[in-house]
Amino acid sequence: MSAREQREAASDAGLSKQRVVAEAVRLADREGVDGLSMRRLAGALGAGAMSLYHYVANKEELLDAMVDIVFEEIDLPRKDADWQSALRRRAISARQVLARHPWAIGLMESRTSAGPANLRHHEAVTACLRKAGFPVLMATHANWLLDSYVYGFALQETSLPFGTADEFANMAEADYLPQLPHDEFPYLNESAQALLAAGYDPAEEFLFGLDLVLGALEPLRVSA
Amino acid sequence: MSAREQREAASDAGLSKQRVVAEAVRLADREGVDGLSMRRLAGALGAGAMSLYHYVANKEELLDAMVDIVFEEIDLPRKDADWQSALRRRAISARQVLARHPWAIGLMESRTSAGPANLRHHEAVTACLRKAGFPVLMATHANWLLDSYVYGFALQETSLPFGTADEFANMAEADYLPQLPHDEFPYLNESAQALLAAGYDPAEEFLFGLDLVLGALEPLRVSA
DNA sequence: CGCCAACTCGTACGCTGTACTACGCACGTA
DNA sequence: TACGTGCGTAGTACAGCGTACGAGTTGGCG
Repeated sequence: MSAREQREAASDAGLSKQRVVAEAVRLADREGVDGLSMRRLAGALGAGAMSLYHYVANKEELLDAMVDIVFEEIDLPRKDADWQSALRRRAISARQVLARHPWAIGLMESRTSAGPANLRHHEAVTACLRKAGFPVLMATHANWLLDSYVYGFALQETSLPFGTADEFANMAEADYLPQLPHDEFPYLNESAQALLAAGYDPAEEFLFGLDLVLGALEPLRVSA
Repeated sequence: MSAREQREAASDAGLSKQRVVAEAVRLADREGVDGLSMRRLAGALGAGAMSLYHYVANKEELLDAMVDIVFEEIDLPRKDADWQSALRRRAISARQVLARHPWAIGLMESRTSAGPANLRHHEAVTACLRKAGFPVLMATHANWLLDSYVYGFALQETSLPFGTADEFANMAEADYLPQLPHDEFPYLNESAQALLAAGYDPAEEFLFGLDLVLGALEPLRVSA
């Protein structure tokens, strides 16, 4: 079999860093980040394990590239909207994307260098804040605050054993509540009951904090 | 060598789940979570690798226990203070602890069940909020918001390549600024310059968002 | 034609988590 | 005192990991 034929057989056309990273993301979505090994990834691409190393220097670089691809999926803030709508939209998009790729949030911890997509986002958000009238240092504060909230929320969300209100209802009654003795955890019981009655939706929960934060930032603008 | 003598030689006295997990935390702090293997941990304890499996069912359980030990280090909210001071104090403590054990934040992502220390914290914080006059569902919202901010901030902090203002100054001039072309990232350049001039301290940065969030929650209490 | 750069991959090494097994000591009982 | 019994310990083994090394094949260029 010729190298060209092998390349053709590689699932589609030929390998490339893009294809390698994209398939790695798909694999991590499907099997979790622990299920992502160079051999399995190569298998999914119809290639030998060592072939991957012509497109990524090592697994670390692969993980970096995966994280950056995820950042590319997040909507940039729109330039025509007012700052609150623009950043609100972006934050919602970020939460959705991070919920789609739960492994990404855990991967960020170990990576120290921001990828290009990450930089572009920071630039765009900072621009949005500055144009809205936030002083330089205040814009930095706002950036930290907003990103902290988004990432932290996504982190908590991935460590929930359920994703929707219905799943929560089933799980709460079956597993969660019984392991919380009323006398030791009265308040947790109270809120679990209340959540059960009210229905629980992560997306709504996210909006509460997001809007509260955006509203609290509003008066810190300097122009108008 | 007798089993008892072996136990004595195991660094100190005898193995126990506590000692195993504590040493694992120390090892992870020193070498990072990737440097933590059952063999290395056993070596640090003066034991054979397989001996550890009498105290933890598998590595997953070890990691769970490590995360919970970290939560134990975080100060519980004081019951005698007003709600803002109590939760402010707790949040500050949490950030410090998570900065001390950077691997913990990345570990939380994959763990679905909250450990006992985690539950105790949730209970105490919820109690604090309810006693301060937040309605049940509002207390849940506040809980999510505060935890999201703390975890998200810690997550961002661990992925910074520096820890103090001085390190930031050195690093910014040497590595960060040169790779940000002025024409592509004008706003990032602006804020990097401003941060450089103003000095940068993660602890202060954390307080800004924390106080903003606490202040925004204040009017949502129902009694007074 | 010869040559080279790009690309692919088989093999091998040292590491990982852990299943299985066997061994030795302390202890309750006779 | 003698003897099971059971618990704590660890040696060995296995499948799988990331990846260094080097050999193989190819298409394109002088």
